[in-house]
Amino acid sequence: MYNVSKADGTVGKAIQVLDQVASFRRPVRFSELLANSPFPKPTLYRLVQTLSNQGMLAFDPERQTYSMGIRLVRLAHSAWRYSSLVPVARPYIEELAAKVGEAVHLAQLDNGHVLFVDKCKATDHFETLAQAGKIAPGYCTGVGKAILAFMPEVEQNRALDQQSYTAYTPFTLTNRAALMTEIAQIKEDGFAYDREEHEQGIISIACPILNGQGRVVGAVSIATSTNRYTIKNLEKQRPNLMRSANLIGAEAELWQVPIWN
Amino acid sequence: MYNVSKADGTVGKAIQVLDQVASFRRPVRFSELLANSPFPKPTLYRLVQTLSNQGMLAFDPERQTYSMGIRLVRLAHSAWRYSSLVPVARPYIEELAAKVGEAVHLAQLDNGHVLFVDKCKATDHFETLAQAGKIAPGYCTGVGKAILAFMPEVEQNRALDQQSYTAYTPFTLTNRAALMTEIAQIKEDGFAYDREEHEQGIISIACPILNGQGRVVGAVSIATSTNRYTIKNLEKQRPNLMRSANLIGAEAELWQVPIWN
DNA sequence: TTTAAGAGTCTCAAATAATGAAACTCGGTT
DNA sequence: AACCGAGTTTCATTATTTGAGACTCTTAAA
Repeated sequence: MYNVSKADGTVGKAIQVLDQVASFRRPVRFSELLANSPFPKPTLYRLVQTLSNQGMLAFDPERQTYSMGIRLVRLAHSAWRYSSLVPVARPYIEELAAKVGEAVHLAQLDNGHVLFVDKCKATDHFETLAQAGKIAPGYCTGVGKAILAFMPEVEQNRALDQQSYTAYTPFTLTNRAALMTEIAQIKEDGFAYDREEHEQGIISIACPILNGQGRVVGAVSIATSTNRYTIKNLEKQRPNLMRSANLIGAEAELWQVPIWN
Repeated sequence: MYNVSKADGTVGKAIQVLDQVASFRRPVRFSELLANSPFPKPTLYRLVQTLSNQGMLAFDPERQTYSMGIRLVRLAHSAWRYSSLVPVARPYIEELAAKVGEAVHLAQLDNGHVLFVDKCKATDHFETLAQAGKIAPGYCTGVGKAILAFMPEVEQNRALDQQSYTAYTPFTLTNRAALMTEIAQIKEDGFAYDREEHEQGIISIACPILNGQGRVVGAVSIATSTNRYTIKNLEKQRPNLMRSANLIGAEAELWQVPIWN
């Protein structure tokens, strides 16, 4: 898990600017960035220029706006292709998706947030790509809670502090204490459930992926809608889900997948 | 198009290191990086540390290796989702893929390289995700040549200089002069063909995507194999392909898609 | 037409951070 | 026990970053 508070020199500041531009989710003007920036005008200006030169940002001279740059896509492809769980897990989650006929998610944790790195849905194939790289909160998703529950204590504490505990639905756990009780339960049980905590009508069952040393490296889940399943029915998928998680964990070991918390 | 030769300060150097790590396509040791690095040992060491702190690289303390970091995936998701042609082009390339029953690619140019930003294949859905972010050379792919042909002259010149002109197959155009002749033809015709120039047995027809000002913002192609199609047969798809490219170009205009060359 | 305001860009001396030769640590050899 | 090589740290030197402020240019108002 990386340290966002301490901005390591110029490089840290530059990355902070990238994050800021990303947060807008649209092309953004220099003055908009400046308005919410801790940096003085010329400093921000130079950062933004450097990043544009480097292709990490894209500047549209016509509209005078900055967007995220194409070079990031190229770099991230490398990360996704060679350093995530995806290459190892892909065959197993495809198999699982085909077997249960519901959406299967693969996630890893990034700085307290669940990062979806892959998704297979038996139907509706094309949604897939739009999901990789998406983030969701850790405290109210199945995969998030599964990972949190099995993290080493120190890191778990840090991650629990970073959650926002926003009530997305009436079922969301909205404070650290409630989440900790749930996490104790998950650790005992080996499975985590999302009982419409992030989105109304969406439930899931998730299982952590542990490597040979018992370190959690990610989680897999089966997600579905309350129209088709109840939590009770999802429980029947426990053996399938666990089997896939174990296979992925075993293979991750051999493949030297880096630990990405 | 960004400038890779001039390394803008520390930030430029840091990005250079990211590129270097990416080029290994596997976890890499510090000493391996050092061996091919223009930077002295302590400088490289600090860069790599900063990048790891920031989550742009992932350090595995057990094996003492660095891989690309998860934070890149998150940042790139933003680029891909909000700043590329993908959100605008997606419905059109899906429609086109369904209509012709062959793989449809969407590409943009990044520093002289073709960057595939999306791919739809009527069959074989799951390959999709693995392709986004992938790069290919500009001089020997349909989409690459289509984009190159319609670039403004100054940028075109720079891009033509950056090509490697490696002979991937016996059909590859292996020098600038040959490519320039072909490009003149493409500019006149409005379509580019890949006649097994990048991979034996794979051919494609590509069409540039132009925005309202006639600026090229990307290209779409239909790719297939010589087992199923000949170039002659592919030509019949020209109206379909052109229609999709025009629709994407028109909509890109409205959506303020940043120009990403 | 003139003035004002705002966004973006540039300057330069002061402050700070990056640099890299060299030295150090620490496993794992010979 | 001495050596070696990978990784890490030190510290005086050097080079870059910094940011208040000034400048430019476009657009808006008087």
